[in-house]
Amino acid sequence: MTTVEEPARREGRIRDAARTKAEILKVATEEFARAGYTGARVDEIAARTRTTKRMIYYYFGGKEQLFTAVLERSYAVIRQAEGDLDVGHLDPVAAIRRLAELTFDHHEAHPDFIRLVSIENIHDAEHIAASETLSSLNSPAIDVIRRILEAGREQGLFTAEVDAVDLHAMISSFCFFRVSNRHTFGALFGRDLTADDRREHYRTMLGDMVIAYLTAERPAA
Amino acid sequence: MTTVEEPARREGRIRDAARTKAEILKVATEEFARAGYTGARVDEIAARTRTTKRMIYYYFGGKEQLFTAVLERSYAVIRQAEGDLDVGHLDPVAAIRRLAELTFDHHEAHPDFIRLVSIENIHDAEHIAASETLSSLNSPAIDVIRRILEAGREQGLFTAEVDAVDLHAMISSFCFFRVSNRHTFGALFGRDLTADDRREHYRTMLGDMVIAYLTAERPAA
DNA sequence: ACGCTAATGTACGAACTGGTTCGTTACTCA
DNA sequence: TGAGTAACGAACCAGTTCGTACATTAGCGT
Repeated sequence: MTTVEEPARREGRIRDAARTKAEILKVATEEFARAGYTGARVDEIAARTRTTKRMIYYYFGGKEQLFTAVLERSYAVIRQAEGDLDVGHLDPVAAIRRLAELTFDHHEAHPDFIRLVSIENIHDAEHIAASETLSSLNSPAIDVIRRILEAGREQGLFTAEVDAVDLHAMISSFCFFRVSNRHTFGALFGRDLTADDRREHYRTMLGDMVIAYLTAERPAA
Repeated sequence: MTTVEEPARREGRIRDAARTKAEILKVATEEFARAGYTGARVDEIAARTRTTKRMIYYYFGGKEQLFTAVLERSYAVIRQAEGDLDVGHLDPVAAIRRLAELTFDHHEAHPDFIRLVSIENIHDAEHIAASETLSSLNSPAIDVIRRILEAGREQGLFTAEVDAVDLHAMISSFCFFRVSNRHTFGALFGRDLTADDRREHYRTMLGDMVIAYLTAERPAA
């Protein structure tokens, strides 16, 4: 049966550490996101790779370290996107809106990342805490927000007393929840927060919300 | 050894279905919240109860149904709180703020509930979908919000074009994220979103955000 | 008093799961 | 060119885990 195809198996390089490692990471990301940390099966990850379980332990050491590696790679992607963002030429209001939209779009485009973060929170972020890569360097988004906030206050546009980290939390909460809780929210309230024809609505809603908060008229303290 | 204590074991009723059932539910809630659905161990739940694993299967049928029962009970609690809320005597702005604070406080007070919902989302809300209790009747909060929104618009206070379900999503997202993602957020940005001395700050921030959004001046459409 | 059933406890097992052991092969570089 | 090493595969193992078969008893109704 399969003996006939054996020669065909030799397509591409048979030995390619980088490729094998990358493929394990990709499949592991899907499997962890699908079933949770405990629910994910090392055997299942191996089976969906063109290599074996042995290689997972060879390259990563174990399930725990594999999950950490998956997290590190996922966070690297969003940091890359945030780092690429250039809002220097925009006025503060437009800049905040642009940043909010970038966050919105990234959450929209990476539901697996959202699930991984949810899973990591269930486990009290112990993998992130143990990872030097993740716990040390912080998000570029914070610096961007900080600069925009300063400019907005100098120009008298922003009145809210809020710092960059808290504003980031506000923006993230909306984007994250919309994706992370879409299943329970949909089941309970009959509304799909991630429906295609509502995406623009929520994107606008987020921007309106943040700008309204930052620019609201406030009684003198 | 233990033979001496055997008579003492007879304190309280030995046969009490309601009590046994309730105790299983309570311990199961903790265990599922702690370790996730797959990570939770039926043996562990049984061990922390004053009964045995046999009873879990006797009363609930299995791990899956037990988890569903845990979810149903948890949602019943928040619906109770929402149903008890009376904002009829408040003006729309104060009423929204009051509702937001109730949501905020409930999330703050029930971190286990948040974890269970996160876990249920990892599993695509399949338990909620299968539960008639949960998928049928909807939250009282939506009705409350709807009435407040109507009043606020009639009085010309609210300008935002938003319906009750989306506003509920906005409020929930902030409250939920603050608790659900506190571990990853804390590890990555060095800020504890649930620190005691910041609670009032975030409570106010939520109210300000929602009111600012609802009352913002908007260019004529 | 007593029988009947709901309620409970014990022990066990089949299937699974993370991790390892042992052996093989492709590639490289002296 | 051939020896050394990185990369790889198959089979295996020990510890778990959900679920159940079987035995037992408390307590209610009559």
